[in-house]
Amino acid sequence: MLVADEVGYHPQAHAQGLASKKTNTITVVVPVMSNYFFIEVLGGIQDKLNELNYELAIINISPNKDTFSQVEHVLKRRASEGCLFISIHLSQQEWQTLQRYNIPITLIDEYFEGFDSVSVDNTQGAYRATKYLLSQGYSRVAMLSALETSKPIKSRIMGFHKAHKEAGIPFCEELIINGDTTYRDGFTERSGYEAMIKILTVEPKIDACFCASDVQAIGALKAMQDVERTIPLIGYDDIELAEYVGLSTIRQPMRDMGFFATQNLIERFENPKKAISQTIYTPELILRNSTD
Amino acid sequence: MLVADEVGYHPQAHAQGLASKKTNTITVVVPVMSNYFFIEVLGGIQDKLNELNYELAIINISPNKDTFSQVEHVLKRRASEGCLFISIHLSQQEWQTLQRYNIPITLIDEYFEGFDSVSVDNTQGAYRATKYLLSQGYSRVAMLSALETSKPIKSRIMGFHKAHKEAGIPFCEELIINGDTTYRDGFTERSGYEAMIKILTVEPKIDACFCASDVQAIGALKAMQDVERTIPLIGYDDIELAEYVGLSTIRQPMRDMGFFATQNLIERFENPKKAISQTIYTPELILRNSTD
DNA sequence: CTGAAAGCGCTTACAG
DNA sequence: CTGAAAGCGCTTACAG
Repeated sequence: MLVADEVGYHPQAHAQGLASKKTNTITVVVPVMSNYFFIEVLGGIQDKLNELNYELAIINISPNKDTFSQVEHVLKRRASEGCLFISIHLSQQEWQTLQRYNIPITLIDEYFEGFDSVSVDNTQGAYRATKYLLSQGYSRVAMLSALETSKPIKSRIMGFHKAHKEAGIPFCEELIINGDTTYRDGFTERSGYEAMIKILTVEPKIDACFCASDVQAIGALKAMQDVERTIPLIGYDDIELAEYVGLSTIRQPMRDMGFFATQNLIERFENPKKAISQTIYTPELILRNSTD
Repeated sequence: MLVADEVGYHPQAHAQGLASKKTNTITVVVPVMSNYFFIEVLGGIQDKLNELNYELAIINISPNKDTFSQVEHVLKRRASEGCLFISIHLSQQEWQTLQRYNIPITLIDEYFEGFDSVSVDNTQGAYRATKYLLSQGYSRVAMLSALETSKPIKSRIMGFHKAHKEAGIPFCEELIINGDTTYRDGFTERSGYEAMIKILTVEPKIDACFCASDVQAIGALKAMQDVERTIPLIGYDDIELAEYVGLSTIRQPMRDMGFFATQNLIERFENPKKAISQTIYTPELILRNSTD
């Protein structure tokens, strides 16, 4: 290998792959690419991969076609040693089907007992944010939600409920508000902006807000400025910018998740019989200006 | 192919690749992944690729090893039909060497006459921003720079100079200021924050500022708040968030660039003898709150 | 038009 | 320990 490099000879990837039955490639499967969560997780994956000698393939699942069949296609092609699935949500049954391919897989932001997984407790995150707001004396706390069929959103709504129930504060469905939910499942600045405008004008009785993502929260911040009314606001993710715009938020250790998931996958390559591990991070409440 | 899909048979990628000498894969080569410019460009690439039937491989050039040899390695492996190089800067000579591999390549954010390229006029962008500030009557305009060996930075510094010369305003080197330049070449919120603190404290005679990126500008905005002194500020990129934090900036059509570069590459697959095209976008000045 | 054979560029197990 | 042969799973050019 070293000599080859100097002389100028280089094995062709496909020939090598076919003959050796090793590809030296890890495939990352992801629903949408330009998304902060994905970017940060990917950063962590890269951090780990740079130490090793694997190549990275990224497969972007198209929203127009069936997710399961696209995912299955990736496994069938057998172009990589193993896969990292980021925010891919399938049914119990579908995951079971994928197990048959016998390819090492680590799930990120999803849970299934048959694969290694790394996730964050979404219910807990929303619970903490909501509880904090409620404990500060705000009784009409809105949740600025996103696509409701999204698994993390479902969990976060549960956490939102839980905090209300625990505090003994009555709660009505109208407190959960969506912006435009078509583009990027609603995890956009625009979606947050629009929803906050609604909250502040149509629904003026609200006195604090929990957002399903930091980008939405940043849109919401702008809305508050434009309408000239400010209410306490907590985001979700803790993207790098959050600190600089003074956004209180729920931190997900995205980079660590990517790093750890990759390490986990590599370990499975080396020891296929290793016990399956489920890692669940607990999100942390970060208080900054937006809740002052 | 269609039938195969239904029946459950699937060709293995490597065998197919070896036999057909076609890989159906496009490789994107990039120096650093978690970077807004890259993410947006990648979004555009995906938009185009989703229409077609290509797979995407992403190669991350490690900053610890020699860029050229890593890039060359990609070509030698012949694992893809063609490459998109994002923000990879090589010498004239090195690009020439790569031509010999006879693999279609489109350059993004770089220029070399032997390959198709899509870039933005960095000198022009910096010139416009600086000129605007100068025209508003500010005579001590600082430039918040990043890694000086970076090619775009060099051009932007030139544009900064040009605007001064044209306005007949004397100019001293100390007006160009760096923050922490080690991590991500200085294109970070932290770097912008630190540099702005310097500007506002150590160097109090400055009355406006042009930033080399929006993320730096967002750091700078925070610094101004913390120090309680505000000066007009223009960023660079126009990332999605910029609109929502009211940041004036120079817009680079990042998504379009990715889309167009991909289209260009595909066209070259179909017609290898096509004349080489150099596309240079002109960046646009977007005025928002930060210059009011 | 159909089907069996050759060959893609490697690795690896095996004969010497 | 060395080197030539077989084989990885496909595609394609070619004989029938």
